[in-house]
Amino acid sequence: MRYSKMFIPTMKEDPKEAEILSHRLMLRAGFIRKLASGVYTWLPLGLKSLKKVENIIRQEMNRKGAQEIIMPFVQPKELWEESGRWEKYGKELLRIRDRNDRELCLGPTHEEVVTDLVRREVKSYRELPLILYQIQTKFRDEIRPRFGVMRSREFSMKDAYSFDIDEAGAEKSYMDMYDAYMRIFERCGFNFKAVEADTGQIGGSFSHEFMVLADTGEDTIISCGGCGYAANLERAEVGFVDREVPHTKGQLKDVETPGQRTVEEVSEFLGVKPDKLVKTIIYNTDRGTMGVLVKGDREVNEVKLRNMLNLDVIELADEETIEKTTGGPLGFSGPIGLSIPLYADRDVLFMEDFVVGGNVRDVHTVNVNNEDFKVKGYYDLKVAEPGDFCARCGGTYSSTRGIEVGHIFKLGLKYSKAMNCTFLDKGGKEIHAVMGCYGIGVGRTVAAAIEQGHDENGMIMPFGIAPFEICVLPVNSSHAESMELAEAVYKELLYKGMDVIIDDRSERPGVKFKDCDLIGIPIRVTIGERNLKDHMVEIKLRKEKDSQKVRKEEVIERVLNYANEFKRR
RNA sequence: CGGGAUGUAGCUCAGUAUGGUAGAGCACAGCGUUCGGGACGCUGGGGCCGCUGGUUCAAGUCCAGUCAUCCCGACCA
Repeated sequence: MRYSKMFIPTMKEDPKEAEILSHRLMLRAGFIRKLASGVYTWLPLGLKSLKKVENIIRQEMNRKGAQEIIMPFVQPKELWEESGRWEKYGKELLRIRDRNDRELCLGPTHEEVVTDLVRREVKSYRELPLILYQIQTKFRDEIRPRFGVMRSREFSMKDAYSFDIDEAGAEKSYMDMYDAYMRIFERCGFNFKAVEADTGQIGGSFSHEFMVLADTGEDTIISCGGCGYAANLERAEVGFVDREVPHTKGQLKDVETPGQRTVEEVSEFLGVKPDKLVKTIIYNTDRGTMGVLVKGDREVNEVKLRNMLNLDVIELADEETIEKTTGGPLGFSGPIGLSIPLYADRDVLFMEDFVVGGNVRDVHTVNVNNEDFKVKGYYDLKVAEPGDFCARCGGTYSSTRGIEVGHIFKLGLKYSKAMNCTFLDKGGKEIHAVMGCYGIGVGRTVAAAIEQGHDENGMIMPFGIAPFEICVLPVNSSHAESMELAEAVYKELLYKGMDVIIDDRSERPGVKFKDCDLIGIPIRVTIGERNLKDHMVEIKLRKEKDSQKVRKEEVIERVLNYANEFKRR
């Protein structure tokens, strides 16, 4: 490709709208342009990267026997009613009407459509297992789109769906996809981690998220240095050390705490550390009002609570409910004498002489012990933090930030039952297919690569997904000898199958260098008058600071060597 | 949906307190000088001052409404 012919609108200044680095750089380097909030055009350069990611995905999916299809972007309401998600999905699902007033939606995901397809076409166990995938545009009407293509409303996603005859088959499919994902993200050049994740509203029994490690990531990953266990923050189990349960020491006593509602206020007022307090959090759920006890300096993990009690709805109780159930106002709730079910985090079991709310305005109770109230049980109910004990090996947790680029779920029978997707087994019995679903955000993957690879001059794209692999850069395009050699090198590299661009513009050198760095092309071949006098040209790797001179006869070989080295990794 | 902010040239922004002919830098076009890390000079093109209504002799500026965008929060395959 010739730079002079390609549509690459780069920008010198940072666009105001862009908050994080990848977004800024993608705008500046002419990868994307915004059309509306959360809706982007991919320009030639960005599209090249996007396609490279897509192709890596295709190759690895195909390698596992998955087959590519394309399903409709517009989907009828009826299917979504069958699965029950027309009601449940909420405002993220963009609903539209056609001219006949039929209700439709823009597909945010394709479980319904693919399940419908398979139930129509697959009749026998002989046709399974089956994994179908597509790379296609999705629309989710996000509450708050941000970070460019990292969290947009319209976005490209690879989604795959597996259908198996039984649990064992489904697990095999899941593991196949897991392997494929590992290979995909390795080939993208990522520093990433597969972490255990909550299955969320999509349900199902287990799930992994593939997280690209980056400080700007929206997700928190908890991981154990000891055994390698890693999980999404909302999922991470917290271990504990079994200690002797202490016995009552101090004298239970109410104290005046006028106006002191928060943990900080109370602990300061009474002169005790927050970890000597126990918070009583009141929740409204689909199974009634309940209370959760947690140490003062920790937070309740609502996902754990929901999973443990198998709840659908959990929300913090309003003040009215709190006063009705505890007798006291918000900020003064405590477990003593409450009639609602109470669940406590395990931390509480090992505490003694702690402080709780008095269930009366401006009163807290001190020297409280576990004998003073009744709970349904002690469970792991808090949000994990660095420094906590690992639930698997007792090691110590640390936390990092990550960008979720892939997510795999074992769905089980959720959709096949709801939509009656069945086939006949060996014995002629009708049974439901066991399903899995597997997503990768393609655009987000490109953004994540930039988030992970950049410096003050611009992107440092991994070789496998950079828009070009090599840039041939003649310093002075009006110098005939330079141009001649540049053209020759360019054509030879093309012939060798490399993805190469020649910067044939009559721009000043500085402009060319800056653009080349901004775009993040991994290998640059600089051809200038000065070095040419000594029959030398320059090779510079984007990720390295210094360039090296090589004899012009050797340049092709040297470049190909670098390319091979990049590919091998 | 709650809180905060911003809409003026393609981009970054000034001008708005005190109403009086629309500005700068970058980008763009022409000419000249430059030419190994985003050059310089001269000339030029480019504006529904987000939109609608109001106040006024006069509105980018004041008032009301509305739309859009961004940030924080709640939410999230």
